[in-house]
Amino acid sequence: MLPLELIRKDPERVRRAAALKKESAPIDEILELDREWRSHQNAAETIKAEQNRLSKEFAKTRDEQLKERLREMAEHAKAELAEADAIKAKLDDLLLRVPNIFDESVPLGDSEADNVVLREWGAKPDLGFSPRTHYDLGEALGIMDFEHAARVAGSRFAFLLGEGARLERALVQFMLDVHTRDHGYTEVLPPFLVNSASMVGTANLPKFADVAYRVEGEDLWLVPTAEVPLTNFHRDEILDGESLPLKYVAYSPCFRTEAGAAGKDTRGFIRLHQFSKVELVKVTTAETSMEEFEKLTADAEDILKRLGLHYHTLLMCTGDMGFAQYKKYDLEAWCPGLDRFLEVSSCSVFNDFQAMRANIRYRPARGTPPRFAHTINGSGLAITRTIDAIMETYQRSDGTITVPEPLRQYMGGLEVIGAR
RNA sequence: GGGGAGGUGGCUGAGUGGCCGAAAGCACCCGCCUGCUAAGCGGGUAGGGGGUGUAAAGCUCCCUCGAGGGUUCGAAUCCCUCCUUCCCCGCCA
Repeated sequence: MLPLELIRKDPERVRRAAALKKESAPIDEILELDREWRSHQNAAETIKAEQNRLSKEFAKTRDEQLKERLREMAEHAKAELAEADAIKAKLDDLLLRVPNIFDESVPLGDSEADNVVLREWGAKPDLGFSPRTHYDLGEALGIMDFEHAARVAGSRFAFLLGEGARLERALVQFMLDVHTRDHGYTEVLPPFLVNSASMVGTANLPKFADVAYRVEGEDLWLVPTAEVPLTNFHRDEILDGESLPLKYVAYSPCFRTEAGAAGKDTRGFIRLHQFSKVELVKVTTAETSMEEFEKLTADAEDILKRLGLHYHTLLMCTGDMGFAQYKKYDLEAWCPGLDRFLEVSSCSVFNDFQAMRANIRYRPARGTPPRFAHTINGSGLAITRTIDAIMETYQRSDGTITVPEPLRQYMGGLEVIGAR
């Protein structure tokens, strides 16, 4: 969330940022509640101060009249405080619904049409034949199965079978190995269910409750991304400034209702209620966050390069970047069969927006007051869609698929999927 | 699931109704002392919020001893609920 001070001092800036992000922000209501809250808070504190003072006097005098007066004061203070607390609760809830501001370098725009292509790597492969889609290939090879998944779970689920399942496992291993060995991240296996406080910390709540799955009767949510457990790992902590940046990488399944995406990407292994992802998270300082953000994006891009997948990097515009992000890049991999780019990674820097919600702070040096950390995250990469890009890019005219070289060691030396 | 014991500052740990936001030790910081180091001596070191202040500093008040409620003039301390950690038993991958 944003500091109340910022909203008090520069409400226009916050209003403008929200408008450009196409989000609503109840600024006027917040300012009004802030005034009311401080007024009641002040009243309560004034009474309390007097009460504390007189209470000490009572301890000496044991004056019955004074005792009666103190009883009244206590009641009065309690009433004022209750009022203040009720207002503050409303205020806090509204604050959680105010979107983040954004970086100067973010282009202004309404939709994905206004995103900027920052760079492009590789080229569309010339296969020499008409490319097929991953689902076409996958079903023909018997490594991807949507029919049985629909029976077992419903639409937007899939089974991977045989070499398909093994390809997914290989990708997870490969990505985790590269990020830990070559990029310096610490591997984590997080809980796949998290509580509400964690969901609030990363800004998945309260605004996006409808896209996450909740366990009935419990304060638990299925993780929509490993970002939630990773970032919240340090919730309510004051970190040692020397230890920053902290770098974590985790594999997890991700669960999303895809509410609002009805009819979109219904075909194929693209937009599922459950998909696999390797996620990168950094916790760092205000001074280094933008630089660490660029590095994290490069770490994600490195995976695509090693796999030899043609991709481009988009700088997301204000209207397409999201509620919590301060700046965001999307990595999109080319899928020849689908004849389009697919988003395989989204890398974001949040400034202190998440850290304020999750109360993650650090002490820059001994004896200095704590400051809110900056958080960064990005997919490195979404496994599911990476499989699509690999299948479509490395398909051969007979419908088999060449295994990219770096993955072969994770697949027992297998060179071609579907070879007989 | 049943029974028992705990959750206090960066850490260890004392504190069972006011003198306690909190002893002591450790760690750390500043200073003194000292060929150097160590030891020793003196001082300092929790977080959040409100008010004041152009701001920093400072001053001042309020809150916080796992969380929330209650009793009381007054709660770290008494009562209730919840969370959580550890131990024993049962069950179980």
